[in-house]
Amino acid sequence: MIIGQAAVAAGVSAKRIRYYEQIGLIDTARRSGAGYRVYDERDLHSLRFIRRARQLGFSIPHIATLLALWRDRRRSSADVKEIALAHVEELRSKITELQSMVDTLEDLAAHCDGDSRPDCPILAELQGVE
Amino acid sequence: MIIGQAAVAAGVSAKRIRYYEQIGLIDTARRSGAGYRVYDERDLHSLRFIRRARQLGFSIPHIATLLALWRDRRRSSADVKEIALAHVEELRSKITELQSMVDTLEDLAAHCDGDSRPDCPILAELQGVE
DNA sequence: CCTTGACCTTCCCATAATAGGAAGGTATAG
DNA sequence: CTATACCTTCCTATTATGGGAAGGTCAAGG
Repeated sequence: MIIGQAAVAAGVSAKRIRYYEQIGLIDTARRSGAGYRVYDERDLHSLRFIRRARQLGFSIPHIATLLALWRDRRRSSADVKEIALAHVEELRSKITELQSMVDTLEDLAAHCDGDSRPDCPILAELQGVE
Repeated sequence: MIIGQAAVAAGVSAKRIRYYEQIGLIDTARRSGAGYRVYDERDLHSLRFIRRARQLGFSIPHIATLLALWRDRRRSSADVKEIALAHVEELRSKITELQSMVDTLEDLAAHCDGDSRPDCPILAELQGVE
């Protein structure tokens, strides 16, 4: 199985697969006679694992750790849980930040007439009218 | 007032001010005899405007538009409101995305013992056990 | 007057995780 | 044999900065 097929099967782009190899997230693929990268089912499992972890917002360094734990039969689930919960905290703090932006903007927009006149509390706020 | 003072007064780094000038978000500053960038109160107003807009999560292209509207006495508040509400939608969709990650992870973590044994629903999910 | 330190300047590199594209080799179907 | 659909490597761009080097400037103190 060469990279294009692996990409379709794993649900990631060929570009990404090469990138993951380049940064060391996955092992360097062995090559066919023509120099094409060759993949097997095991590789697909890893790629799918990575794809799902990315969908959950894990950074690549975190995924590297998760992959290592996944492959370690003697891992403790506590280690995995700790990473997951730390990540949840990061996500939550990002959400809080975004939510406060939304709250501020909605409040300002609610007081903005939104008509053809220039008066606008949104611009007033940005301007720093306290 | 030279760049370091303007930076302190406006609450942004000198690096950022140079960057904003470089990309055309602010006008090119006039220079002192020694080639130092010189700023006045008007410039500080713009820089503070930009800082506040960034804090509300607006992208630099959006801020360019907002600055133009701010300076246009004949603007309509509807234009400003439209940009703000479009931005709110972007933020909301980002929040939804992050929240769904949190929900999934919390659910998985809740079923993970977090002890010294290897069994872990979090890894099981990433592995694709349905 | 000279030094020192705190500024300033420009220029280049790095970040995170890709996408896009060029130039050139390969495999396969007709 | 050729077309086309792949593959390869390498370089560029994205977003909004931060860091740092090399070198010029300015004000204060000795």
